[in-house]
Amino acid sequence: MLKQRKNNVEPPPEECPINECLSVIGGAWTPNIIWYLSAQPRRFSELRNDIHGISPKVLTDRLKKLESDGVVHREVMSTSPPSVEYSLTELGKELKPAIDAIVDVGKRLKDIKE
Amino acid sequence: MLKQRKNNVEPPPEECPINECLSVIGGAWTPNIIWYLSAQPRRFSELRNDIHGISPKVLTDRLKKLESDGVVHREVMSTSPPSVEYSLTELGKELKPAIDAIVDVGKRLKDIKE
DNA sequence: CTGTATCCTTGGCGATACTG
DNA sequence: CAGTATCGCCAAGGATACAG
Repeated sequence: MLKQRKNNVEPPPEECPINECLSVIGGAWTPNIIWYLSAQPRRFSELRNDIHGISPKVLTDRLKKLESDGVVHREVMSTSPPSVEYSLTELGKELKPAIDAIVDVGKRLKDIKE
Repeated sequence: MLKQRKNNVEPPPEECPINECLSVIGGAWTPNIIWYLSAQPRRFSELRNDIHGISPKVLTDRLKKLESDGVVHREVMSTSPPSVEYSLTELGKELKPAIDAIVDVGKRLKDIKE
């Protein structure tokens, strides 16, 4: 998403800072990842099972992006077999209200469509 | 956004209904359009000026999509020169809390980045 | 003023196979 | 278990010109 402002297009001067947030939570699958992590820390394969249909490539892509955005923390557990635990950072937890609000209207939109 | 479930991929069985909402507000520019319309009804060219950098094609695309989603109302004013007024429907106004929540964290993310 | 019509580019995502 | 490596598709957007 957000291909706008690609070239030398001047950014809008005074707009709502909504895109900063959507660039974080906007990708396909991304909301689901945050959703599951908000409940509890989870390992890679747990997320893979939780989020039915996501490919490992996309999952790592999203997790790396979220980590670089500072909303997800990645911790390697030195066990055998190795496992990696993902969790939301404090910053990531601040996304919760927005996610909840979106879920809220999402439910209503879904009800209306059916 | 949301290219997932393109082919014969089975949709996730039990997920948060967030995508129903993001498919409405998720496109580039879309949040801004809703943002400006939530303040007051606006005409095509007003939106074009408000949202600096959007092309007329994309603006009409988004408005048509939003209209078909039932969140935006389009009314042709029989004046000379002709003008068209866009406004949020009741359903569209229900998106406001979600937008506000997103704006809220958007501000914080922006502050942190700077 | 309010859009349409074209053409083109891009990057997000899917699928699959492979690795430490 | 937790990823990486490739390859390729294709719809969302950008640029620009034109139309009612």
